[in-house]
Amino acid sequence: MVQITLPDKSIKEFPEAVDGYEIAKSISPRLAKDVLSVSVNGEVWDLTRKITKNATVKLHTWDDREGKETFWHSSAHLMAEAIEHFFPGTKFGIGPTVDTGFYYDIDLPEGKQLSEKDLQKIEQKMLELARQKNEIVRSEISKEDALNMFTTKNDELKLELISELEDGTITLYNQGNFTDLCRGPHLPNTGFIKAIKLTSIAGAYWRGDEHNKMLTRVYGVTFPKQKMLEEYLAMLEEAKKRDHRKIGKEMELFTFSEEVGQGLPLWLPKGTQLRMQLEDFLKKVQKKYGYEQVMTPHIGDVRLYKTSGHYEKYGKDSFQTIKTPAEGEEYMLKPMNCPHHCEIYKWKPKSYKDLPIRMAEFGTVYRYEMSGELHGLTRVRGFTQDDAHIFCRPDQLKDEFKKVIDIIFIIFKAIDFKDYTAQISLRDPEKPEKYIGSKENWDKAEQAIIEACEEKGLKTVTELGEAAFYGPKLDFMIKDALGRNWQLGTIQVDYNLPERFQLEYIGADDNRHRPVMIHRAPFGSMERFIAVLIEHTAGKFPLWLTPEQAVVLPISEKYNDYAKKVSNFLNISDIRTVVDERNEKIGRKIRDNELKRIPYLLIVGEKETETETVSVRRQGEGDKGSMKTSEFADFVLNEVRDQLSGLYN
RNA sequence: GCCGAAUUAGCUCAGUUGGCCAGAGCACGUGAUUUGUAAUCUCGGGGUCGUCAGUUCGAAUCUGACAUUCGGCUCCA
Repeated sequence: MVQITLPDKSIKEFPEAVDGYEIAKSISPRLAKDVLSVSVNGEVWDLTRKITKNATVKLHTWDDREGKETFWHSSAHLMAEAIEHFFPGTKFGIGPTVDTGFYYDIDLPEGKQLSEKDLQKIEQKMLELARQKNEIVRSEISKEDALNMFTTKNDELKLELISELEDGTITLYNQGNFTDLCRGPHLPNTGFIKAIKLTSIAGAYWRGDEHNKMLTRVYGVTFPKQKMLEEYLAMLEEAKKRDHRKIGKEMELFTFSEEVGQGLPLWLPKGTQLRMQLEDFLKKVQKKYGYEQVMTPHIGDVRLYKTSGHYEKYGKDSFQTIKTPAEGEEYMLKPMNCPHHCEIYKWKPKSYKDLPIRMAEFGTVYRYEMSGELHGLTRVRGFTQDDAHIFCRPDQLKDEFKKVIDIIFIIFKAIDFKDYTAQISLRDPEKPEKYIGSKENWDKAEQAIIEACEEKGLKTVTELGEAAFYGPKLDFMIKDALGRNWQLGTIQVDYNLPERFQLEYIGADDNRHRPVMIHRAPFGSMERFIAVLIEHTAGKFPLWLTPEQAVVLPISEKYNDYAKKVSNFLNISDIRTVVDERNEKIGRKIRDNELKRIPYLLIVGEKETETETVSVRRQGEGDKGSMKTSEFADFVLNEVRDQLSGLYN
């Protein structure tokens, strides 16, 4: 008799050992069809592995992570089998799953190379093997047998893996003519895999270590239904269309120049307009929350970074110091703004009554990123943080933290980011030596963050061991229109820098005390944020942000004067407007300006000139009829005010 | 930085096994037209084919080095 406890706490009894599939079948035929793997007392098992003792069981389908992982793991094996078919003698490293799909690191036989063209061939073979519905069979073998087996295959990669395993825990999986060392679990047979796409080939070091051999990594993704693959490919296509590098070029927002250097973005006028709009907005919000703007230079004496500790930790891997010619003083391009801000804090003695001090700066910083790492605006060597440092008393920490969360919400609302998650990063309790500062301070800081999040009603996930060495933090991840996650804003508590810079304030008790610092950047960096904004909106920015809000389109050159009059009036009313004076037909002007993603197109001809009106077209919505120019201005200003309501109440 | 791929006009891309002055569309300039809700017509200018070497009678095309970009690896205060 075996008792199986299901997630809803109900208990099913079976007369003898039972496997996951049989349990699913006993619940519903539908589930039996969909089930992919099963967790037995928290460990994921093959569906066909017999459960001999009482256990708590959860069945996994495509809809949960474990189900997908099982599916993709078996897909990796299927790919390996197909590759071995075309390239006998290939050595196989590891073949794990990733967020979307899987990869396998392989070492092809001497002189062989895999190209993109081979992928289709391999996909075909995989489909052929999948259709054979080959059973995937698990077997346990001794370490010695495993070593012998892979010695025969001459696969030193697997031998290295086996040598690190404990005897008695080694399992093999076999399907068709292919056997692989694997912990599992796997699908019952290859027939579950219906749709296959091998996505790319890349080089990867064996076990991620650059001293090791470079292997060939083949990425792929598979699905239980052809339709799912089609949807996935359509999503990739859409992502390509929304790529911020492409849209940035089309909309003339930013560019790069080899002469200036890689990873150093140049902001074009329209991109600058967009960025200033964001900066002005945040400055207003910050002003409301009691921040003060400061400005600091782009370089700082190397001693500053020795004091902060950054030189010791990152000096070797950053841009090297700049020396003055006559005196030989050493300066660093600033990799962050906080040391400068600490010096501003110190310029005058502080009383407990002065705190909190909230010091904000759009500070441009320079970090050396390896050339292969650079990517559009999301990974650059020079970027501007919407940085601020809050110096406060320990008893003010929680309140200050909550206020920062408020600011981040105001921004998310203005930008229309609805889907976010917040991650609280705490210490790894096992490794106290990794962190600086007293246990009491850490306890208090972590508590403050957790409580602040609770009181603000944030949905959070908590990760142990993800804290910075100097303090715990809260990071905001947003999900964009295509469901991709991006890390944006961050709030970090810091006990380290106040210590290193010996920051103090005089307390009510007339003694010296140490303030706590909060680092925070709601956008993260302007560059990265704008990249995400572009991909989220596909370049159709909220009205308040977009560089050009309206374009006036005269029907013919005869009405250019009236068009300019309209445009001047709107510009004076704070609506960014230009005139399309080209000698083109109206259909052409509409088309071109729609494609430029201009929110409002204002058509003016004889009728409008006579009645002081404009004929309004909203981007993507077509003709909206005509109205007085002044009415249109009010209408637009209201729309902007609605979008920014968070700022005004 | 490492592995792989790419680089042709401002942009998007053609360019067959090395062989006449290297092509197209868009953009730009010009002339005509004076237009009513997603592409009017005419003519024209523009490229040392990423850079530098090499092979060859001859190189956008073959080889090498370098630069940049892309996809990964690694790293990320």
